[in-house]
Amino acid sequence: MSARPRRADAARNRQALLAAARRVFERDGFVTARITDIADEAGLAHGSFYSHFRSKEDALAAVFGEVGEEMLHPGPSLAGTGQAAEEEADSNPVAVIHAANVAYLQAYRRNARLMALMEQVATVDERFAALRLERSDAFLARNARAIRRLQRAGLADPALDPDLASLALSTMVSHSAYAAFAVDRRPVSVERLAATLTRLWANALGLPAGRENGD
Amino acid sequence: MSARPRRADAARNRQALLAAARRVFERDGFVTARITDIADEAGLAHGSFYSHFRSKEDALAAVFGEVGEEMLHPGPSLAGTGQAAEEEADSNPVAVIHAANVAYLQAYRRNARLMALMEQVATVDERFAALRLERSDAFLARNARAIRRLQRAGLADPALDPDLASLALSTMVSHSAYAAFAVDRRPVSVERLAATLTRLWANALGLPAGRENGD
Amino acid sequence: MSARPRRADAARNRQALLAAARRVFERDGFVTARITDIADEAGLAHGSFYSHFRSKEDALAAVFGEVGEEMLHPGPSLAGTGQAAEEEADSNPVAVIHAANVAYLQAYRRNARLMALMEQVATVDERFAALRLERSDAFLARNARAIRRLQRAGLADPALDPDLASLALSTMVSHSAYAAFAVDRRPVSVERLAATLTRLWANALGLPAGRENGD
Amino acid sequence: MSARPRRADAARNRQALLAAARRVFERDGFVTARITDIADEAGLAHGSFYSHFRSKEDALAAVFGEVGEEMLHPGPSLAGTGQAAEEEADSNPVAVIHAANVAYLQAYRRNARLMALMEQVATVDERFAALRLERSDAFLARNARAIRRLQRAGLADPALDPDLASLALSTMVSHSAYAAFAVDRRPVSVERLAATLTRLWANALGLPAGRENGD
DNA sequence: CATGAATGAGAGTTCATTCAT
DNA sequence: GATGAATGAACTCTCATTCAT
Repeated sequence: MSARPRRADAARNRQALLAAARRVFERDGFVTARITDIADEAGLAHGSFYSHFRSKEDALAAVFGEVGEEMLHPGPSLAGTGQAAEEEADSNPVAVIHAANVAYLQAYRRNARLMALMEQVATVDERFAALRLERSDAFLARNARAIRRLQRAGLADPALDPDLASLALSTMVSHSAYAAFAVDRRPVSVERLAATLTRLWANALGLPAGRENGD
Repeated sequence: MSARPRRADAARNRQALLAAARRVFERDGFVTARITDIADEAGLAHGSFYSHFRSKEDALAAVFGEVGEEMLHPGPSLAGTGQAAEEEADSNPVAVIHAANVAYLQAYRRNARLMALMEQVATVDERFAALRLERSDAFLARNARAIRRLQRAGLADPALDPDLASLALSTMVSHSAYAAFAVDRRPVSVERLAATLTRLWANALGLPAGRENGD
Repeated sequence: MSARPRRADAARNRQALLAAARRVFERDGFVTARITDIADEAGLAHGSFYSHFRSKEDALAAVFGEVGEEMLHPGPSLAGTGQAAEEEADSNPVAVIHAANVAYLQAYRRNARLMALMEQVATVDERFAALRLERSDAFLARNARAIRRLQRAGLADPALDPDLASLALSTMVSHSAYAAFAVDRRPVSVERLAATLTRLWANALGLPAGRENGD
Repeated sequence: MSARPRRADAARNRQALLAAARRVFERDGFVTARITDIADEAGLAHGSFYSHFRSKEDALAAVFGEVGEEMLHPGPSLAGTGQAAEEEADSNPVAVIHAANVAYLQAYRRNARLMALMEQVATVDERFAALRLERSDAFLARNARAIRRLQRAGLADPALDPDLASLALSTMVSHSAYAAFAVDRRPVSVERLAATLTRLWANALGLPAGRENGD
């Protein structure tokens, strides 16, 4: 009943909807966001939304999926995977931590509102709550292993409970990022925040370089 | 039609609604919660809700108001107010931190779901976003002052940015509490968590007792 | 937001909705009928429909419920319940059949479109299919018992299968009524139709009076 | 993009759609059936449906058209057409009735769900209501003529109204078939049902052979 | 002819809020 | 103050139909 292109580029429209969905979700939050607004923003009829997504939840999952692994961590990864990464982490832990913090904060800044959205939506939808929990558990376990190894190597304060320390420190980074970037209004430089977090982390674990060599 | 209470129970009904509102908000989240459910839970007709509250937001504000100051912190208060408190904090900072952590975690556990609710609702409603920001700013500033004083006293790592350290460490405690108590499924003891957090905090600031004397 | 009576008479409104629902269902059929039309017809906002009925199905069930037992038979009841009724049926079966037919046709005429609706809706909704089947099974069994008794008394053609005869004859009456009254356009008098049906039934069963004494 | 059939298979596709339409209509009913499902079932894109049918109604009409005359009767034909048929009917009416019943029931069993569909759709769409009425009127008139002739020949009960008897008896057969084959759950043998119906019919009309010679 | 993305009217349903009793 | 029926805006989702490719 109108004269817009029909076939045009279906993939382009899907992309447009995805981008629009992200914008609207970030702006309005999940519950408040309306399908109509997403379609409008993409320049499509609202019925067309359903040509590409089964539901609002589905669209949000697609948005999260696009951002990918990078963003669903509860904090920076203290240790990569593989033998080489572990050796690197042992020989120069502070540098590894710092690199991880910088990478994490940069990614967070790009996706800050999306991260907040995940928090919000996990409260409301079981599916996302489960997703978040699953990823964050795996992640915290990895950091806990790294801390345990540093303790065994005599590099980290042996009095710390590795699991709780992992939780606390990972959380420190991620929620500082949240406070700084998602609640905005506080324009903090990534560098200064990373430097502080790295030093706090190193100090907290009692890593040798922590005192002499900040960042 | 029947003998029903008139004036006397108005206050009682308000209390019942308030308690019901808290229960329902905690259970269902703000957006999902329905006025009807709150009224039902209070044993009143849903029209009566509006005799006591102007709107759903209003009821939530009242719930938050009831919990009061204790719960709107972004973390434990490193320093109380007043001269005596400051001296105490300087002479035995780790003990002060530990006491603050324990108090905070206990309070958090009582109000965990409410705290999460604040996060959620701040995303959706400007009014609560502002409230939270205001309180948390004041709070972080206080902790930043405490850190600065410890640095001047030669007790804390001078390389740390006091404001960012305040943010990061306060956040570490509060969000650990959130992960532990609100996301539940992780039944952590307050004592062990407090011990870990205190040690991390002491280490992170480089407080002298941190290394030798855990908690 | 308007100035209509609020409390007025809730029961009256429920009645109004029920009557409107019946009218709209009869006019438009179940699937085509719109909640809005029902509410409009009742002079209420469409939201008010849900103050009284949970769903469209629920409203239809209420309509059927109001009509009650009388109308959900697949045909006239050859035998009432109780000893006296059975004796009466044996001593003067044709008179009993005739009375049943007249009663049934009169009731059918009042509810003809509703009966057709039941047919229609049973195709679409399991719940109503089950309801109809249940009632009709019980009913056919009763008539089959009556036929069997007449056969044992030497009054009815012993060559007939009582169950199939019950099905066929009951069906004959009910569907004749349907054709005559629901498909309308054929203004048949209840009396003449009843006379014909009774005679056919009596003849079909081979009841003695069948040949001599029509109605 | 790929090598696809062009012209040759147009007719094949139409057939596929027709068969699919019948299957889907029988399974889901007219109102519930979706164009998409029909196309899917035919292995075509749903847009292609409109290359062959103007609308859903149109497709249903085509389905009915395919089944043809055989199935749109309201009951078995007591008398064929032509002089020879009429004589046969007069000399051995019970045999004719029985043959008609058997033929009808067999055809009905093949098309049971379609017959039910006609009932359903006649409620919803004027066009089909008219079609059904037209065919059924012609048919009932034919049976009424046959009954009248039997009466004049002194073979059938003269007290019966031929038109109403035609309606009632035709209806008895067709609706018994409906109850037995379309509402299913009652696996009745065609033979036993036909025998019962023939005997009832013969008895009802008072045909001489009716009492002595069942089937 | 086949395709299937785009369209958009329209349905059922929910729920915060009002207000007559 | 308490009640709860009435309201109606708003939302998500469906699906017959169109039409560019």
